[in-house]
Amino acid sequence: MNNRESLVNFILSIVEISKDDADQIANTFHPIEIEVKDYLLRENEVSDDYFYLESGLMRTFLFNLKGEEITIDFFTENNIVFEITSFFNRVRSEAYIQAITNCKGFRISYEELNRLFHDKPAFRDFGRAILVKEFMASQSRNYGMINRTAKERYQNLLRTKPQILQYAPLKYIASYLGVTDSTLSRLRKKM
Amino acid sequence: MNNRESLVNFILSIVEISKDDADQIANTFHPIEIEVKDYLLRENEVSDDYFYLESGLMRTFLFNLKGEEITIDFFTENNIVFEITSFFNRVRSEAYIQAITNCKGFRISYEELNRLFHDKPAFRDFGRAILVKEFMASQSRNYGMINRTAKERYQNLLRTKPQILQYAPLKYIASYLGVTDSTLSRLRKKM
DNA sequence: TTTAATTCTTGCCTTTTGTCAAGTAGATTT
DNA sequence: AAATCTACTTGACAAAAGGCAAGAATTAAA
Repeated sequence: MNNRESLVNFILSIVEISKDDADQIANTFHPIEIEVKDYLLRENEVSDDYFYLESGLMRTFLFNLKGEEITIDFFTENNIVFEITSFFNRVRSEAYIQAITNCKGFRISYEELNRLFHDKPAFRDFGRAILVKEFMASQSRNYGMINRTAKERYQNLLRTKPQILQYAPLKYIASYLGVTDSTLSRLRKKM
Repeated sequence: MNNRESLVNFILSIVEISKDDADQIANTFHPIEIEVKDYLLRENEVSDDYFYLESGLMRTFLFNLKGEEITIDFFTENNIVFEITSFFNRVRSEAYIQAITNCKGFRISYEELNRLFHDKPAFRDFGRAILVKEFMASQSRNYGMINRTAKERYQNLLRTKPQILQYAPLKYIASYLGVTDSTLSRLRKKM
């Protein structure tokens, strides 16, 4: 069963607000489950999910110019999952969001999120903090792509998201790290 | 002279609000100028500038583990310049923000920004839109690092920010693209 | 259980990029 | 004008990664 308390605790870990406020915010969310390989979002859809992932693993991916599937990001439990561009700008998504394992959590729609922004000042801070948090993650990923070798990037992933290596097939990980399957396979052997 | 009208127009281009609101928001900003090679932010400082760059070029950079200077991002005119982590989380910056040419524009502090958030709902949308915009840029940069060769990344920069290639020395550009000076020099020759 | 499909590994060779070092060309300083 | 920096280029070689194809290994389907 979905457990709303984990969402409350997540909110409290992000912003300093009262338990009461956090409860009210959490109560606006709706429980959902996503089965392995199912999608939270598909290409060309306008995302309408701001999703707290309580448990499970997900990824975003898209197809590059050569038609190859590129994994853009992995999500682990206790994080907000959403496609920022499509969700906030109300435009068609270029990316997919897919469950790597069975997932459960809580979602709200764009409209509900904005209502919450309006009604609960505490949620504004939360929303901003999430944006900032994800932005930082994206920046640090950029930095890693420039300053670390493929091997170091792999080791970093191993350190920060070991669950991913357990459940995601090599090709997801390889494209995420920006190398070919062969290269990743060889890197693994050397370790 | 700094021209506040360009800031007003910038705001109006980001969110759909009244000219009046945009004027009021713009009037909260303070004009500043930064001379070539001067800094808007230095390592270990807590950023307190949310800066609209009216004209000029800037860059952020930091030092990697080997002590090499790595350019993280370039900013061109008519954009908001800020170090998101330090500014929003009130923590010491790891990065520098430096003027590549003489720059002018308008800034507000963290406190002023929050007051504006509180007083002007229209500014909340603006703030969020800027975050989303920068986030998108960061993501698309990530994508480029994975899916494009150094040569393609160079050509992309040439297309999107030609001013940079005019004023930034090769080493800034090379580290931004994630290649060595030699490699970039060779790439240029082949084009 | 056999077949088929997918995932992963590995060899061979090519391309890309890096490292180091030397050298040229400008710009700046003295 | 000479000396000093800094930016940029280039050569020779090394390392990293890619492309392609064949073959295990694993999983799913018939």
